[in-house]
Amino acid sequence: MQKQLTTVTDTLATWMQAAFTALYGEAIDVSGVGVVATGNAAFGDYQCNAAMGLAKVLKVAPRVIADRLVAEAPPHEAVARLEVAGPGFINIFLADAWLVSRVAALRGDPRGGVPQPGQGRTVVMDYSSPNIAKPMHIGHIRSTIIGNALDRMYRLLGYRVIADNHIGDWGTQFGIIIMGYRNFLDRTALEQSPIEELERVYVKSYERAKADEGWMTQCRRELVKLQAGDPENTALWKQFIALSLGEFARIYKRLGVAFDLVRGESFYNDRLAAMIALLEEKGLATISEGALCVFLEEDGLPVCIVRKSDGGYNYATSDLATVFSRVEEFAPEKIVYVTDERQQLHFKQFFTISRKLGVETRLDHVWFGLMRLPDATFSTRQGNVIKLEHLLDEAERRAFELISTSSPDMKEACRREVARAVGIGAVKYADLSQNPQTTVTFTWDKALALDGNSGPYLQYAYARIASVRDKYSERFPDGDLEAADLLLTGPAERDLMIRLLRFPEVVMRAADAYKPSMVADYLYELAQGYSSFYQNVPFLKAETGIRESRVLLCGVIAAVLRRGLDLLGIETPERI
RNA sequence: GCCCCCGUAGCUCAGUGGAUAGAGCAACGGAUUUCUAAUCCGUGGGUCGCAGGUUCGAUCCCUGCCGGGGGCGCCA
Repeated sequence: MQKQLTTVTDTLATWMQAAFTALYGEAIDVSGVGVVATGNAAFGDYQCNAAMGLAKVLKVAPRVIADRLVAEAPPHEAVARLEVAGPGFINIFLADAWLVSRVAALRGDPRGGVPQPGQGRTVVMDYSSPNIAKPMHIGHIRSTIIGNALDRMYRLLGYRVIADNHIGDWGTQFGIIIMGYRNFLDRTALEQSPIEELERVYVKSYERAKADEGWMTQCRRELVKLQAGDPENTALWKQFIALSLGEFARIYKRLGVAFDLVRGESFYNDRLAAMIALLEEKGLATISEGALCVFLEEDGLPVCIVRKSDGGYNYATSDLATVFSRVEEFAPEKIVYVTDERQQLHFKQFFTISRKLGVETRLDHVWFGLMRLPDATFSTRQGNVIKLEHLLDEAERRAFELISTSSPDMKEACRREVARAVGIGAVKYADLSQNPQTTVTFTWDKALALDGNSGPYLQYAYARIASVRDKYSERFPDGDLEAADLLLTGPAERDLMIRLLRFPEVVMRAADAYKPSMVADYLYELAQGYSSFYQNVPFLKAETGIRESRVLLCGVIAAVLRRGLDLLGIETPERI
């Protein structure tokens, strides 16, 4: 069992390391010896490039090292043969029988062979984190979708994940909103679309505050009252939160996103004073221009304000308090924050201060590029926001249109359900298939692509596999897949088997690099391999034995596709 | 001024130390009496921003420059 939970690269790398050690002993450091998948089948399935690197240490030509290794390496059940090519590449050709046995072991494994190195380890993931009284627009989707994919990946790897939605429920904007609410509110609009109305009164109040000093002063006064626990303002604030959370919940449900914790920044309010005391006690904080500051020059960072000259606390203070709270409560191995690129400096500062305060927990900032529109920077002020719900509606509408033309016989309720999964899948995949760190230029056609390298392409591939399975039982009711053997009868199958065995290491590497796009890439290649296989190789019309084998292989591919798409939060309808 | 990202095919993007740099879209040509054509097969398309450097080997690492985006004391 344990053997099946080792990745192919681990298996081969361990073997190569042993072979190098047997030849050269202590003269070399073998820890860097690894193998990678080849880019070209002519060069084998995996390759080891260590001979070139060792040539310098050993003062021997790389070709000679490689030749010697190939001649003297002990046999391994996974390896059919080795070849030396070019300057000293060692090309590894996997043994068919071993491949087949490894893939056969995946039959019925809903985990796709992924091991659980995270057992007994805890990770806190802080993502999505929208602000109260503001609608979620397409700019919010990245943190939510990327964070949720990472969340799912770590869970599959066996980690205990605490997904925490760190809501922006505390800050200077509340004074402005309270004034807007008291003066400009339209009750009917609030009932129909609460967040839109709250945003409207916020914008109106904000504009007034910019032009009217007296108004601004009143806003600040309302904020101070709220912070002092004034019952009226507190009741309003609680109402804003309830309304916002209700709306967020609707969107999270559509997106299939669930949190373990939904704690606003306000949850940590009673720890802020203690945070400041600790900073002062450690001699890290100094007063400058009335504000309490932490100077980080020796760390090459600009100053960080932890308490404003008016006595209010900043984001950094709140985040510090949050770290202490999380460490106490969950004792995580690491805390991961998923936010946009603009917050890089903030996280560098607050991570540095955390370390100075003795926090040993690993803190990682996963940042992603901003979402922008083709013609303009994304901006609430310019009013060119696209509401997240609008995007999801449009995605489902387009998917429904497509399904209705391609599958007119399907019942409408079915088409709606499939359109929902496909539309949301398209939106998620469009984001997740891209390197998180690149700036996204939003276009409807790209975000909602239903063909080519898209979520629906993968879902379509899955649905066709499901169909093969059903057609098989229909046409061959006496067939016994359970008892059938998996065979390797052609290059397309071999290619698919090798790809299938790569899934566990792709998941591990993607989780480690915080890049769901690596999983997306992998799944797309797997689906492409399958689509080509499907189109060019007969399954149900193949002779008995081969037929069962191919249907079995389809089953394994389906399981990995399903598992992988689930990691991206994308559903897999059985019919499309 | 300083710091962080990005620059790859007409467009949108993968690839981040290995062999001949890949997809999708767009263009063009094929495939459906057949397991779902949202598919498949093929063709054309590149000084990997520019210039140096490190290396057996650089799109990938280092330095400089050009172009774009973001950030830099009381927002979060």
